[in-house]
Amino acid sequence: MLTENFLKGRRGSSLSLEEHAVLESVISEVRTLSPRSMIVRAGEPIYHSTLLIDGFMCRYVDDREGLRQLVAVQVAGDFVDLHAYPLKVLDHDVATLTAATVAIIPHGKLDQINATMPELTRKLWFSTLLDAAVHRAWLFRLGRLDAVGRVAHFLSETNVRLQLAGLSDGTRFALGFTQTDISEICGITNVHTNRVLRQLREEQLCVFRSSIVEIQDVEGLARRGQFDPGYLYLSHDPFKDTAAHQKQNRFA
Amino acid sequence: MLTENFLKGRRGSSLSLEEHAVLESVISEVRTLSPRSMIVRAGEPIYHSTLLIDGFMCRYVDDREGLRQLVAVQVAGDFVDLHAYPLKVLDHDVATLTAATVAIIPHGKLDQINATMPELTRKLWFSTLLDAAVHRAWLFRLGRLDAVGRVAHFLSETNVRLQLAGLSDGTRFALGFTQTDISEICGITNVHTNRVLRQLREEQLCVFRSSIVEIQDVEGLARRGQFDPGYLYLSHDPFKDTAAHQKQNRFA
DNA sequence: TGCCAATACTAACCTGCGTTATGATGAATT
DNA sequence: AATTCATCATAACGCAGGTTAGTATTGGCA
Repeated sequence: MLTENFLKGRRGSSLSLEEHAVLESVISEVRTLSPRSMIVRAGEPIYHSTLLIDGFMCRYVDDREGLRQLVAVQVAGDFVDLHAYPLKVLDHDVATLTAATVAIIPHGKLDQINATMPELTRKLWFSTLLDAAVHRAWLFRLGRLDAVGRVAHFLSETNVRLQLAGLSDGTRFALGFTQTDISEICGITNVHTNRVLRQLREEQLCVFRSSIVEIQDVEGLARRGQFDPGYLYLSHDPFKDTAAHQKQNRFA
Repeated sequence: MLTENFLKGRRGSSLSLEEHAVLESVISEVRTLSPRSMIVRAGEPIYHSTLLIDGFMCRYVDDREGLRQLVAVQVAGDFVDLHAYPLKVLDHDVATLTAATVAIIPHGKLDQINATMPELTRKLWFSTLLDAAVHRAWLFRLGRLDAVGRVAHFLSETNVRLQLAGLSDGTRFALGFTQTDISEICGITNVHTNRVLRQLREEQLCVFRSSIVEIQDVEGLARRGQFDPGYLYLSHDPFKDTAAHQKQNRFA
């Protein structure tokens, strides 16, 4: 089933069998994409959205000199650009990182769902807000963490998200990224990413080598990156309450 | 009219008179909030959302030591926590920065809109995706810009957003923030924010003093912060095509 | 009018990360 | 087997911004 991973394991919003069937029925086409190919360009109107079945995709903004900031990484089960349905035009580019398989859903079909299935519409809406919640976690990462923390946070997040899609066993997963990709996610240079990865290796937290991530100390890595999976809205918290959150409060 | 600024000036999604009337009709209460007060706490279920009528609010995530990263600033006309309607629980805190006036809309009423008014629902959805687009611009800001650029970008964005609400004349607006607020937005220390503001002053780009922002060189400030308002989905681009965007493309 | 707390401002010092450069490794192509 | 190109790795050096430690303003309130 092509839509099987969509919203899987997300608190209170997984799809009913009927909703899955409806989504399957509005898929107009399944495509295979080659690695490093651009799919959507910022500013161009689009009339369909893309459900990622397999592989990795990303969304990004380039600066004036062409230096890139990734604003999202999408994994199997993600509705990559569903937000293009209400927005009509995107504010960023979308591309594949690895080879990928995607299902195409025309916006006209989403109009039908919107007009006739309020509950499914609310779940689609929910899924775009999940992406926004991830954006916020990334803002925290870039704003408050040092380079080691940023990479630790990203790898911890990706581990959990891949677990949902059955692509990580909880400590080990394939991630076909270059060190430069990690740099563009974490807002650091590729030279420094290399230093950071060495440090994570030396601290026995995590090894990332030849496209395999192996986390030796899941909890230690999460601690180093101040990773708290609350923003992923999981049905089952993988950390339970290990990372007891003490927070000061400046406001009354 | 309480909802008059909601989605005002946003490309293709401003509300019809009838839709405005419906939104007005579902407001259960108007409240006045004191400055620096917390409104929603992360993780607690909420049953209504908040439309900001006047003042400034923010959304933020604190780190382990209580250091804060703002993930959004909301101005008059913003539906501060509409995303809580599909999400049910938030992944971050919400608070006022200044004194504020807000309109409360119960989620039960939004259920009715969702069930019976697909077009208005799509616009509400759109407005939450606008927030996500702003998140992405903030990611770009934190990931790719230096401190001066970050502050320049933030002030340029805020200028445009306040113009939409009629609270900036295009160069001058009231912003009741402390330098520490700016720091927590831009991911820098308050000491450095002070240095940055001095530099912006010395470079004749912008003066921020006693809660008034005066932009002396709107285009220069935008350039310094690589600010391109595309992500705000405006009906009328305030910069037209002054900032001609040359971008390299790494991908085919 | 004077007091107090919050905010603004500045300087001196230090460090994490950027920059530049150069080489090693490995995978694809001939 | 040789060539090429992308990726990984490491070292040397510099600087933007953090840290610490103060002083100066400001504004609210008694």
